[in-house]
Amino acid sequence: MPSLRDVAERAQVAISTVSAALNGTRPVAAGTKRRIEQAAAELGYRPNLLARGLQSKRTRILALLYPAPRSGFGLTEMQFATGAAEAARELGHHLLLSPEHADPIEELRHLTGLGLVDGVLLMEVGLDDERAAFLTAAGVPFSMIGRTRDPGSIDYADIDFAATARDAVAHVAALGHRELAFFNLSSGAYADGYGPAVRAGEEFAAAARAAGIGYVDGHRPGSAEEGREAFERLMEAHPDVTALAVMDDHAAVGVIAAVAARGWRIPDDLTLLLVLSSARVAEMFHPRLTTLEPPGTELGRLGARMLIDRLCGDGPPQQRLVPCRLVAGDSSAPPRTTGREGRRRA
Amino acid sequence: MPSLRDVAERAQVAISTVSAALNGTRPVAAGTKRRIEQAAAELGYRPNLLARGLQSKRTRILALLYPAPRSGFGLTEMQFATGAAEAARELGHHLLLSPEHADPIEELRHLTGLGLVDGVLLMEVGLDDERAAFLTAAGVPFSMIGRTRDPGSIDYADIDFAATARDAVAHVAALGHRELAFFNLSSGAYADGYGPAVRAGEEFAAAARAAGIGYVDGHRPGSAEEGREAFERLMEAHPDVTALAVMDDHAAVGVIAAVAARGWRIPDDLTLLLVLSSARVAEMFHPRLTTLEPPGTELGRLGARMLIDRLCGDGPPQQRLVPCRLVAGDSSAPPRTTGREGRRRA
DNA sequence: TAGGTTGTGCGAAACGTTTCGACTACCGTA
DNA sequence: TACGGTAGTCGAAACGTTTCGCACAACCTA
Repeated sequence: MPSLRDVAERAQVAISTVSAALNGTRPVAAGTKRRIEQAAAELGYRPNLLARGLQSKRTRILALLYPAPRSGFGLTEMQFATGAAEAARELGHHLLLSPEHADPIEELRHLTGLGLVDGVLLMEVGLDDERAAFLTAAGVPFSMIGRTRDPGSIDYADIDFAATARDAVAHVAALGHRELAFFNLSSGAYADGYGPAVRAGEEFAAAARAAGIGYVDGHRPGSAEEGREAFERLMEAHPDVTALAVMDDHAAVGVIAAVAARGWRIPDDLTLLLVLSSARVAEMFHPRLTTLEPPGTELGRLGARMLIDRLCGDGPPQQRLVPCRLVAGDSSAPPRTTGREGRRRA
Repeated sequence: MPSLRDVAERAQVAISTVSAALNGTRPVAAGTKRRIEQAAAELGYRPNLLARGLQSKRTRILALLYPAPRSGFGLTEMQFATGAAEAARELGHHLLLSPEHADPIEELRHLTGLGLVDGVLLMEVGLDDERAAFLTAAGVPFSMIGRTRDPGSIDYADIDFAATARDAVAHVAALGHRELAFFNLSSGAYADGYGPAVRAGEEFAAAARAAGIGYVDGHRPGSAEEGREAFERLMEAHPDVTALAVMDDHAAVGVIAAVAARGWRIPDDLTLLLVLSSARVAEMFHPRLTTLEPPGTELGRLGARMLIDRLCGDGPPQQRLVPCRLVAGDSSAPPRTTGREGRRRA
C-alpha cells in the first residue's frame, strides 16, 4: 500500500506538499499539482483512514445503534439500516452496525471512548430514552430515527403520525365509511414508552374526531389469536364499525380469519387497513391489503444525513417528519348499503 | 479522552510500561501493574482504536458487502447482517455495512485500500462471483455467506441444500405423498448464476429420486400472478401431484389463490411447503404454511466467526453447510384417499 | 534601492499507540 | 571476585497523516 511518502518521492516534492495538493488545503502550483496527481495515480495511492483520523480527529465513521435481536427485526428496521448506510456512503462516510445488549449505556460509553466513531445514530428510540440523555450529557453528536417525548434541539427523523392518520381516515371517509376502529400495537411487546404505539393511537383518535366520523379503539392484539378475539369483541360491542385499521401484522392475520369465519368478505363487509407495515408484507395477504407503508429507507437516509450535517457545521436542529405512504390494495371499498348480518353463518 | 501518556504520568511509569501492563505483552512487576491498572481505571482510560490500528496494522473492523437495495431486502438478509454483527461483537470486532453499487470491484478496491478493514464478508455470492476472484487475487482475507461454484479453499457458510431437500421430501413422503412438484425462484429476478436457485433445484430433484417419489419441476414463478398460472399449468399436466414446494413468497400467494379458486383447500387437497422463507413470513398466511426456514442468523454468525479465525491464525479452510429448519405449519397433511376432482367448482 | 507582499514549497511536530534495543539491578555460579 | 543471565523498566522510533511556522524567490510600491 503506497503512502504519502512514496508519492512525494516519486513526484520529487515534500510530503506536506503532496498532502496540500491532494486535499486542496493550500495553494499548490499547477505544474506541481499535476505531477503529484500523476504520481499518486500511477502508484494507486489511497489515503490511510486511520492515520488521517488519528490526526484530524474525524474518522467519518458513524455507528448505528439498535437493541439486539429482540425477536428479530422487520423489514422497516432493515430499511433504516440500508437507508442510513446508503446516505452515509454518498456523503463519504461509513456506517458501523452496533447491536446493544444488557447495558446500552455502558456499551455506548465504551463505543464512544474508542475514538472510532464521530457520531451515533439511534434506532428504536423510546419516549424516555436513556441513551439520548447520555449522549447529550457526554456531548457526543447523534441523531435519532424516531424521537423522545421531548426532543428539544436533538436532530431526528420520524414518522409523521398525524399526517398518516389523516390520510388513513380520509381514505376510509372518502369511501363512505362512518365508523372506524383502530387496533394498536400490543401493550405487551412494546411497553408504554414505545413512541409509535402512543403517537399513532393519539393521532388516529384526533384525525377521526376532526373528520367527524365515529372511532373505536382500546384493543391491542399482538398475535393472530388475539386479533381474532379482538375483532369478535369489537363486532359485539360495535357492530356498526365498517372500517378497521390494524398496526400489528399478526393481529391482521387473526382479523382476516375472524372475518372469514363469519362468512364475511374483505372488502365487501369490512375495509381493512394495515398501518406501519411494509407493502411487501401486505402483498402476502389475500386480498392484498391497503397499507400505510412507513418510509423506512427515507428515515434512515435522513437520520444519517442530518447527523453528518451536524458533524460538519452546526446549523439549527433538523427535525423531520415523514408520513407513511398509502398503498391502496384490494381490502378497502365502500361499505355495504344493505346490512351484512344476513350473511353470517348459521 | 485520557491517553496512555496520562495513565503513565499518573502511575509514575513510562508509556511503554503501561502498554505492556495493559496488554500483557511483556512481564511487569505485580505492584507496578496494580498501580497502572488503578490509574487507568481512575482516568477511565480507553485505548484509541485508530492509533492502535495504525501501528499494529489490525483494526478489528470487518466489512459486510451487499449489493445495494436491489428491490429491498428480505428478513433473511437482515439476519445475515445482525448475526454477523453479533458474532463480530462477541469476538471483539466491529462490522461495517457496505452497500455496493454499479462497480463492485472498483468499490472493493477502494474500501480495502483505505486500510480501514481487516477483512471482508461477502453476501449474495454468485456462482461465478467476481468479487471473490478479486479478493483472492488481492490477498484480502474474506469469507462468504453463500458460495461460488468452486470455492476451493475459501471460507464459507451456506445453506445445506441437500439436507434441506432431503428433509422436505422426507416430510411429505412420511405423510404419504407420492408426487411432489417444485417451483423454483424466478429465472428473471435471479439470473442463472444465483446459487440458491440452482442448488435447490438440483437437490430437490435428487432427494425425490432417492426417496423414490415422483417429481415435477421446471416452473419458475416470481409473482403471485405467475404463481397462479404455474399452478394451473401444473395441475393440467400433472393432476396427480399432491404436494408442492415453492421458493418464492409471492408465487405462494398466487398458488394459494389458485387453490381456493378451484374450491380446494389446503392442506386437504394440496400440501404446500414454503422453501427458504422465514417463519415470520409463513405466519402471514392462512393456514400457516409449513416452512423450510433458512438459518440466516446462524450463517451470519458463522461467516463472521470464520473470517475472524482466518485473521487470527490460519488453520485449514472452514466450509460450513447448515440445513434449513423445518417448521411444521398447517399446510401439510396426508393426501386425500378419495379423489379431489369432485370438489372442483362448476 | 529598500521594504513589503504574494506565491510556493519545505521541515518538523503532533495524533496515540506498539515494538524493540538498551540499561540497571540483582541473583546464582564458577 | 568477576561474569553471564534475567526480571523489570525506559526511551526512541515507527505507523501515515495533517498542520503550521518558516524560508525563499519574484514582484510590486514608494
